[in-house]
Amino acid sequence: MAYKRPPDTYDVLPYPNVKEPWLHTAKWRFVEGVFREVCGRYGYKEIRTPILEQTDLFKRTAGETTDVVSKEMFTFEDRGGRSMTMKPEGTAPVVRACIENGIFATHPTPKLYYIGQHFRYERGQKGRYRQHQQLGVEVFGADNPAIDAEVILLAMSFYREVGVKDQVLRINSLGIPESRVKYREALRNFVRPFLSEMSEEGQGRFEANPLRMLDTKSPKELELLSAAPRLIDFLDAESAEHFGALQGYLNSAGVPYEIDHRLVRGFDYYTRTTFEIAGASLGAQNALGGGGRYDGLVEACGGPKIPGIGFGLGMERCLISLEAMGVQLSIQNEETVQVFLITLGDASLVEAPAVKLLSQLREAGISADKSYRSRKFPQQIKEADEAGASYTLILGDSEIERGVVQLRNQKTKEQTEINLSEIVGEIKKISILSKNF
RNA sequence: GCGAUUUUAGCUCAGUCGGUUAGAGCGCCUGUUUGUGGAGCAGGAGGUCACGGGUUCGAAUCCCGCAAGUCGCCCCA
Repeated sequence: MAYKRPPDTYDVLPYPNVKEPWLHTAKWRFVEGVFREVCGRYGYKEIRTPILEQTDLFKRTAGETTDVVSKEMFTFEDRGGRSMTMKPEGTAPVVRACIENGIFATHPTPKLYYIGQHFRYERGQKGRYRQHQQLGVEVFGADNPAIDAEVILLAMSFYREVGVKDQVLRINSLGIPESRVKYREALRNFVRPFLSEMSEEGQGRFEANPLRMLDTKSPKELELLSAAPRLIDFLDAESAEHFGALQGYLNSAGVPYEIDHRLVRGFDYYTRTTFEIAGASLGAQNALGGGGRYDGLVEACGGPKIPGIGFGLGMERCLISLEAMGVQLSIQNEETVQVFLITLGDASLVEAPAVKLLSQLREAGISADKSYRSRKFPQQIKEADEAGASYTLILGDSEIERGVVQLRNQKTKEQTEINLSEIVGEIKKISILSKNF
């Protein structure tokens, strides 16, 4: 085998895959379709940004000390000597695009969604790849906690409609930068007496990014941190009110959630609300999606002082989770053909009319196909079934002589003879009348 | 970056204690006397046993190395 795909990437094929059934194009289209539909219903519009950005955009927004920026970016120098990075996350590019296109001047509260490929240079494992399809939304210009609730409700709607049953919503509030400075100091003071008992990783975070110490999975560190001060006790009055209002909205909408005091997310730009949605059956990587508020991000990118909130979810984890739960997706198989043309007899006589008929059907909006392997009748019938055809058209020497074609219902095997000049109209009629055509 | 584990036909996998020419199912191809279900029957193609060394009379099998896949650590989606 000469070439292999890059490490920790995957191919999505239009054919069933025994080992990895989620790598099937039809399933991807289904999930994307649900996401688009839900976003549209919530009033969100699609934005597409380049796959590359200036490296600095991510360094400045996500934070130099974050894992993503410090060790997981696909960064290279282009031919003009500029440092470029394949986007590791979706929010900063959207912010950049909105500022650059003057969106905020004409749209007070843009509500946007995107579907795109994101890249992180990590070692793969279940549900984690170097190239990953992320679906996300961003809202700008609203600090009303009702919009926090809307974004969360949109995410929950999506998961419910796509078929994920057991999603768990966890929320937290990080407050504003000023209150976080106080909290950071309190957390340091709490940890300092037993700093030497923390892992190397934890000790590193003590200096660089104390909040991330909370993110540990080590049972020992969880024990040590169990009595640590909590973020919500340090919130400024407004943030506390904001967080309380959000909870009220979630309650009245009937959305169950839990407050997770150690939910701090991976990027430095988050303020106030953060949330994560987790699912079962994903192995170690059980976060289906997450997001939060980023009130200072637009300004930090050189735009106006405008608040924002968003979330992103992973296509791979969504599909793997659905598969693990045994959910049957209502997939429209776009490869299914409506009419299959069977040709018989002398090819020099039959092929030309067949090519013409096939083209006429397709021009008329009927999906149609034929065998290109000059096979015998039974084999062509089989091929028609494999193509999923509801009807076959039979065109042989004797039909050509009489200017007709046989229309055969594949289910009932009923067969009627129809004039070649009328067949396209006839099939068009059937396709309109018949639901399961 | 680290650890565990796997690698034999297009796919899913057997392969015993190291012993003849490397096996199955599915898929693919051909035929089944040539225009109506071929999902039946008969046959066929397809392998550098990931790759490189070593031990041995003899290696898919044992040893060393290396590559890729998978899962996990860290972190995230």
